[in-house]
Amino acid sequence: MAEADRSTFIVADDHPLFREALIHAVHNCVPDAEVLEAESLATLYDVVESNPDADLLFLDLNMPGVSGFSALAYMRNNHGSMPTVIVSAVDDPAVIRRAIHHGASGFIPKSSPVRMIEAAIESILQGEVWLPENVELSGGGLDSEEARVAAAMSSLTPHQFRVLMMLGEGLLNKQIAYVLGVSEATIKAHVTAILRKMNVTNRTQAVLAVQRLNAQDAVLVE
Amino acid sequence: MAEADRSTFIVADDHPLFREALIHAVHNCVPDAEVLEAESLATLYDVVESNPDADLLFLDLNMPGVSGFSALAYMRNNHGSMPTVIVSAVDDPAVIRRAIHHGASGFIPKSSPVRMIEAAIESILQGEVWLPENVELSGGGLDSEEARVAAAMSSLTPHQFRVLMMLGEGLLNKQIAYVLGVSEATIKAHVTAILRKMNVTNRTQAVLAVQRLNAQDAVLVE
DNA sequence: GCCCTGATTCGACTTTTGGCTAATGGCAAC
DNA sequence: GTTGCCATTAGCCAAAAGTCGAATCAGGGC
Repeated sequence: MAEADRSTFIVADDHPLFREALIHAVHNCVPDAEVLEAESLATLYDVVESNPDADLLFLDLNMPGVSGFSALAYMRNNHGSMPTVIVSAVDDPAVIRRAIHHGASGFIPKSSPVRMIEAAIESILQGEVWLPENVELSGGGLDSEEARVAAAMSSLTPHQFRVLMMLGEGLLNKQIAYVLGVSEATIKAHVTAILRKMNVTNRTQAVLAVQRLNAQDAVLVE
Repeated sequence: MAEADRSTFIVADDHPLFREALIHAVHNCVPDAEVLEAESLATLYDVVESNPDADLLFLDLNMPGVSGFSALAYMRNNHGSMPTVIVSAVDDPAVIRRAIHHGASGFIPKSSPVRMIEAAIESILQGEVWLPENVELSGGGLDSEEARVAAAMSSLTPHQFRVLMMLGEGLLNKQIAYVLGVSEATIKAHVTAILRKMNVTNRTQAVLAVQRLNAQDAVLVE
């Protein structure tokens, strides 16, 4: 579907108005750009999978289905070549730093003025990493525990990742099986694989690990 | 154990240095005060239970065993007459507001200068609610969902609360039984009661509800 | 083509969970 | 004392969770 001669952008954000604003900014930078939208994690999967060659993904850090860095870890693993910019209402420097360490190509606070967003797009399209003013990537990398969890999540297959996200909503295997249209036995197999890769012994622990990864405060991370 | 003629204070914080500083401040305000310490949730249970008439509890919002407002909800329920001051490195006004709405008698940022901490202690001992400068309790109360979860947790018995906290560490019923020195059947009975009170259908959902209550960022709360 | 790897799928089996009943003892309020 | 509520436990049962082994399928390398 993705045409080779047109730039393709994907905007993943659950807020329609902000999506629109972002699309507008993109068109100002690249007039003939094709812009696809995703308002949830589920649609993001589809859009990304059917457009694996998109030039840039704008990803809200706080979408229904995943909060935080889980979706970023997913993109990093399954579509590592697609640059991903985090767009977020949060502007805590620690969060920004973690986003970059998790592989984001940039970070755009939702409070940014339009022309700054456009400048960010230009910059990132040239392969640079864009950060808000006054933010520096000082200090070392991620917390070792956080890096471990992120690495584990990156090793998950797409199906396993989707199952893990649904575990994080407190769904039963049976419910997940129904949503994904497969048998419960299949989901159990996925769960077992997830537990092994994440080095935990039950689903509750897996969910907790994801929650810690996604936390955007100093408390659970620390 | 608590003597009627001496003021008793409890300092619950996992950071020894800060505990010491706090104790020092207390002694400056009330020279003959008896000050008890707790460095974890487990010891806090014991200290509070054996000193139910303490005059004031200093509670770190981020202790090993519980992060966030769970411990506050516990105190509110089981020792409602004991004033509890939240002490925290976080100074987000939203967090402060939520702490007060969850029944705290005050909020002391860890960054406060000593004399301000002493002023806070004086003020709270007089029955007033103490807040950092520049913070107002504007607007309404808690998010309805958050209030619902807090109310549910407040309805838990002490044992049920401890079991819930251990569920939040991903432990099996068998493991919880071993730690608490009771049979697994007892834990199952507690878990069933917890699920009913919290209006969820399985332990993972119960854990998620606690996580949302404890979250100190805008993401999970929103 | 053929082989190999890994993802996905699934059924059979074991363990853990959770609901229900029932019985015991302690403790506090009425 | 009686009436609750809580904590404790057992036993039973159904459902859910988790493990194992195996079949199928797709893609890449030879």
